[in-house]
Order: sequence, then structure tokens, then C-alpha cells
Amino acid sequence: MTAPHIVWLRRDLRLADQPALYAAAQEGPVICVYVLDDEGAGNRAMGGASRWWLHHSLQAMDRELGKHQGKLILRRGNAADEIAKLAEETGAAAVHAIRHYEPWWRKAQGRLADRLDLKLYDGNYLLPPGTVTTGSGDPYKIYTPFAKSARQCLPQREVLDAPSLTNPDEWPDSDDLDGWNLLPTKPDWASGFRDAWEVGETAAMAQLEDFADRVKDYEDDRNRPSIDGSSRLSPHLHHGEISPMQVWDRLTRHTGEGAETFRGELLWRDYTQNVICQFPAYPSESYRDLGGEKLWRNPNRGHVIAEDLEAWQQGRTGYPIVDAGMRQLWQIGWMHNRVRMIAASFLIKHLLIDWRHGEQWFWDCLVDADYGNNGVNWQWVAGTGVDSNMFPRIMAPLSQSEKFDAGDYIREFVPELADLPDDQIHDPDDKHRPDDYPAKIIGHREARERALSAYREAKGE
DNA sequence: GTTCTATTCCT
DNA sequence: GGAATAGAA
Repeated sequence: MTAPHIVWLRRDLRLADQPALYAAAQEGPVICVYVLDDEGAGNRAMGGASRWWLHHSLQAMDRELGKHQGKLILRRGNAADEIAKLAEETGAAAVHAIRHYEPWWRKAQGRLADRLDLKLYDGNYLLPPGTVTTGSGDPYKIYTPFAKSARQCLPQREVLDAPSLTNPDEWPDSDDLDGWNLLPTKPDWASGFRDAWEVGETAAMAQLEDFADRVKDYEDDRNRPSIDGSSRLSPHLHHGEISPMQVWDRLTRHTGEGAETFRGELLWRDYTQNVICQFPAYPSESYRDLGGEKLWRNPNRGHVIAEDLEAWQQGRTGYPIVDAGMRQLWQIGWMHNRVRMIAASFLIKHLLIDWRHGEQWFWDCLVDADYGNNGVNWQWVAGTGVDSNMFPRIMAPLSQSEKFDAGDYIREFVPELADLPDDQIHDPDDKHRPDDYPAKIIGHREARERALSAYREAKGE
């Protein structure tokens, strides 16, 4: 009868390179538990797409534990309360968890540490957020110097193998996963998701292998939406089915420009955590005030934005590249990174809608929705962020579409346009535009001028 | 050693 | 505009 050790899982649903699980397994029998805590996250409760992914990821985690004759315990409610309750129920010696930096998780970690022996480990980032500092000891705000400094500290630690596990004498009760209703019910919007993704640790490792074969072409292919050039690791990384250190380690053999650029993308993940550690409300509030109320169109000032917002959400703006991106998001819960920038820029500048509406939509629709990444990337496009002010740089969606060769991408996700020739696909004229595809919601030149004059006006009359 | 300032650059 | 750094004061 040795006291069991609880491993509190969150977005770290893996056996390998999982420092909390690894440490707990050294100590004694292990009970892995996941708590669904919508209340603690408040308005940052997981969106629909993330919940779809979570369902399958929890299933996969239970399967992996099953290979060791173990299982995953599920509980629902306030995470700190539920973990404390479970610890008491099972007479656990300690609770082990990977440290997370979203404000609600920091709060829950603090509450739990007051009540029991909570052992926290770093493991979901290449370097523990807050540890890379400027010459004067402050945390970085700007990506480039951050990444330069971080690169010099890497690699930091060894990748851990999956530990061998001992089971407790008795398993505590567990919720039934299906009872959580994480999957869609009435309209089944997830059929595209099922075709696009394999969820879980095994699938994540396979995806890494697949990407390792393609990383040499990453430099060019990552910007071409119709090519399978990006890693597609983001949802696996977000849910912690694979650790960034495993990815870094696997790619260290690759020396080319592509691998170097991709390592920069992994460091971007670390960077966004550093930003939200310094500014916990960053994903919900502009860091730099560009004129606030005056800049964006606002129902309080008589602007009707609901229709434009809806057209953007549904992929009916009349700009094929934007519409393809938004429909890809709806169909598979993910959007190509290049297109994310084009679509975000379009909402903010062409439609002059507050970036936070876009951030919310992405939060709900992305299987890789991540508090730090989503917030930092939206503020980057909006020009309201910690880095330079990008607002006056207005992307031209039509030339972006041509430049990055998005023709086949548009054909895939905007089927009305599938038959258009290359010279019409990016910007169909009235003769070629099918009846069921909308005309442009606003002309590019007109939108550009509206945005720039609103910007000048908001800045200082 | 500490503060000031010039310079460079911002996924 | 302001963050980061390096070199001056």
C-alpha cells in the first residue's frame, strides 16, 4: 500500500518527454487525471474546435495509458477543487503537473499549492518563460532579440522517454468522456476535421516524422497555401501531444535554411508565452492605443459591422483568398499561416473591425487556438502590439494571392470558383464571377483609403 | 559601476 | 514609437 502520486494533465497529453509524469513515476503508483474546468477559464473556456480535438486527445491518452494497463481519470469542475478532492480521496502523496502560464492556470496553480504538495515542472516550452532576459535583466518584449538570445541557450535539456508506470491498488471514479459532449451534436460540423486530422501522441510523432522529410523545403513551401509545406504540428503542440523539445531534438540533424526558419517558429511559441507572462490580459486588450474608439467602426457610433463580420466569418467577402482561408478554418479547424495573416489584415483594415472580434472567432474555430499565440499574432497584424506598429502597412489581398500562388487553394475551398482559369481565380471579373459567389464587399482602393484616413484621424485629428 | 545617448531595427 | 544594445560620459 504505497501512496499514489497524482499527475494533473492539462495541455500536456503525452507520455514521452512529460517531466511531471516522469517524476511521478519515479516516486510510486501514478494516477493521471484531466479536469474539464470551464468555470475557471471564464470567457476563455475552450472553443468548439478545441473541444473536438480535446475529446480525441483524451481518448488517445487513455489508450496510451491502457498499453501500461493504466487509465485516464476524468473529472469536471473547478480544477483546483477537483484535484484537491481527488488527492484526499486517494491519499495521494503529491500532485505533479507541468506548469502553464495562462492567467487562469496560474491562479489555479497558486490555489492548489496553498492546499497540498504541488510539484510543478517546465516542459511545454523550449525554455521556461521568463528565464531569457535582456542585458539589464528584464524580460524581452521584441521577438528578434528574444530569439537571438534564446538560441544561444539551446538545447537546454535532454528529451525524456516515456516512463514505465505502476498502477495504484484502486482506481478512483472517473466521468464518462461521452457525457462531456465535447463533440458536435445537432449539425455535425466536424466531418472535415475527421478527414484532416489524426489526434494523439502517436499521430503527433508520425506527423513530426512526415515533416522532418519536408523541412528542407520549408523555407519556400511554407508560404504557398496550396502546397503541404507547413508542419501541421500546431494542434499537437498546443494540446501537448508532443513537446517542442522533441521537435527541436528531431530536427537538430537538419541544417538547412528551412530547418533554421522552422526553429524560429518554435521559438515564436516561447516568445508569445513570455508576452502573456508580462501582460496577462494581452489577448483581450490592445497594448498600444491607436485611437481606441475612434479607429475601428463601432456600433456605438452608428456603424453596422455585424453584416461585414458575418461575411468574413462565413467566407463571403468576395475576395477569393480571404474566403478560401475562412472556409478552410470552418471546414478543418485550421488555416494556413500565410492566409491567417491575409484574412486577419482584411478584417482589421479593409473592414475596419476591432481585432478582438477576429481573435474571438479564431479562438472558437481553431483546433490549435492558443491564448498566447492567438493574442500576440492578432495584435501583431493590428499594430497594437508590443512590437512595431503595422497598422499603416495594408496588405493587398489580391496580389498576396497571386504572389503565393494560391489558385489551387482557392479551388479547393471555394468550389464555386473551381472552374475559373488561373488569370481569373484570384480576382474574377464580372463576366467570370459565378452568380453564387458574392461581389467584393468593398473595393481594395476604397478600403485602403478609408483605413488610412481613419488611422490618421484617430491618431491626432 | 551606473546612467546617458546614439543607433539600429521591429516575423 | 519604442525596445535593445553598445559605447560614451
